[in-house]
Amino acid sequence: MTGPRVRFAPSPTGYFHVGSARTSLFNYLFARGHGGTFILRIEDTDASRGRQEWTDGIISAMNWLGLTYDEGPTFQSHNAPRHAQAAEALWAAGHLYACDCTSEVVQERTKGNPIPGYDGRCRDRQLERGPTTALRFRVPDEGSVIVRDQIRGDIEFQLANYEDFVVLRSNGGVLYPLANAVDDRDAKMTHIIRGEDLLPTTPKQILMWEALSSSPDFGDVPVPLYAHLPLLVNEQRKKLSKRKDPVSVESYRDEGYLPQALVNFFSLCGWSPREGDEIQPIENFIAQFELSDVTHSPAFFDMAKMRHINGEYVRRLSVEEFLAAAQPWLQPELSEWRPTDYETPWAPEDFRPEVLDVMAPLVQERVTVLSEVPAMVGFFFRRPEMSDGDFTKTIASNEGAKAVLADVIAAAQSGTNWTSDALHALVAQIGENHGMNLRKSQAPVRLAVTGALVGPPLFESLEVLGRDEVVLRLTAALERAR
RNA sequence: GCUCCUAUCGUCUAGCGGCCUAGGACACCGCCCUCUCACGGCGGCGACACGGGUUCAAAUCCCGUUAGGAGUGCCA
Repeated sequence: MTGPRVRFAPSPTGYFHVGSARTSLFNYLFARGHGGTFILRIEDTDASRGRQEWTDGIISAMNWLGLTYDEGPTFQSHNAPRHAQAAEALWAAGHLYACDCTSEVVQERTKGNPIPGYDGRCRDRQLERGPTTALRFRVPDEGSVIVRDQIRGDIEFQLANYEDFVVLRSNGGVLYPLANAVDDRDAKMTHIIRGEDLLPTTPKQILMWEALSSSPDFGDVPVPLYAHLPLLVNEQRKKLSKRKDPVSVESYRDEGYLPQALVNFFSLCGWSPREGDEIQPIENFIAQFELSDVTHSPAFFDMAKMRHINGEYVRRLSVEEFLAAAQPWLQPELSEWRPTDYETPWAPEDFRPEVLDVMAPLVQERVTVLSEVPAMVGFFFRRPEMSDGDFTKTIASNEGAKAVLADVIAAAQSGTNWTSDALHALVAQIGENHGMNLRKSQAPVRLAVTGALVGPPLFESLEVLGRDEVVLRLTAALERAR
């Protein structure tokens, strides 16, 4: 394979963040559209933070979204010996020096300094390496590093603004800038596509990348091209926050978002197709995706738009696909996964799948996320509870409404045709008899039978629910009104 | 503070010197369709942050200002 090599390198610090999903997706789009290789690498060097379940979560969320990778997952922690070797090579070449300043001490000492960060105290102290010394990278005092960013163009950073950063902890643990550079080099990455928040640390990685090039154990690997994606921000224009914003992909799955819809929406976070509609199959996006078309400015994570796109995808499903997608909310006990903390609003044994034969298409065009399905069909499997407010306003205080109910009950009991068309005509006629148009006359029937003033089409619902049950519910409502 | 990034309708964006009295989408508002709610259709509202240049011509190029944001850990 001679195409580009890219990777998605999340650190397992929690659930799968939508920002990570977007980064992962853009790597995927780029690789798939350019005959490249997409690699998943788990950056778990900070052992105190990583957890197996978080890693599993990332992998299963990527599978769910359909972001398939070609190599991996590899684990950064498994490369510890290689990282140590890199540190040795850098040490041997004089790029590193030992430092016994703890971060607290450095902070205290440099508090009023015009240039923040480490002040280079140990640079020339020739300290021995020991259990209390970290290894710092000797950043040149002059010169600059140019980051070749495929989205923003070349960006020049003056080295004078960079402190001598730590590369190896005093406890021997390797730090991100080194581990990252080593792994990317060894994996021959050609493009690094990641969030804009990493842009300021890029010069450090380039510095190490180049420093390693003179070591025979590492060899001369060309510095990759970069692409720093615009941040995803909330309505306050701040980077999406784990604490304040709903950012987990899993939570959107629980709400009933379709993976294809999410992928489509994420694609639009910082990029838009040159050709055609905003809503297109991912194959079209793969064919069109270019890093140079990625936007420079932060993208608002617009959940209203995300909902719209999901509704669009829901409606484009075939009825069979829709039912399959909605199964976790309809019959969670039969599904391979169920939304977390979800229970059907009806007793599972009361569920009747045949109701959906008629109702599914009618429900499908009325929901935007799948979690709205149960509320829309709940009255088929459970007697409705209507609010006092609705009941009083629509039935109890309305003589015409009560008359309509009584007449519908009478007609039902005298054997009127029980088809949606016949019921439609019946309620219209009864309403007319009492001086009400259908808009008015259907309301009490709807409320009495479904428990709500809005819902799927009424007459189909009556037909499916059946004559006896409808009479029962209408009678109950009428008696409650007396 | 310092470094870097960014700046077109409320939001996401198209625009890469003349096709722009700035196009599309979401949201919002109206009308139509209609048994409710949706869907769908039609229409409306609504933007080039500001100031200098360059040019015959700038939303588009350059500089500055302002405003946002990110980074500034022995986190990633």
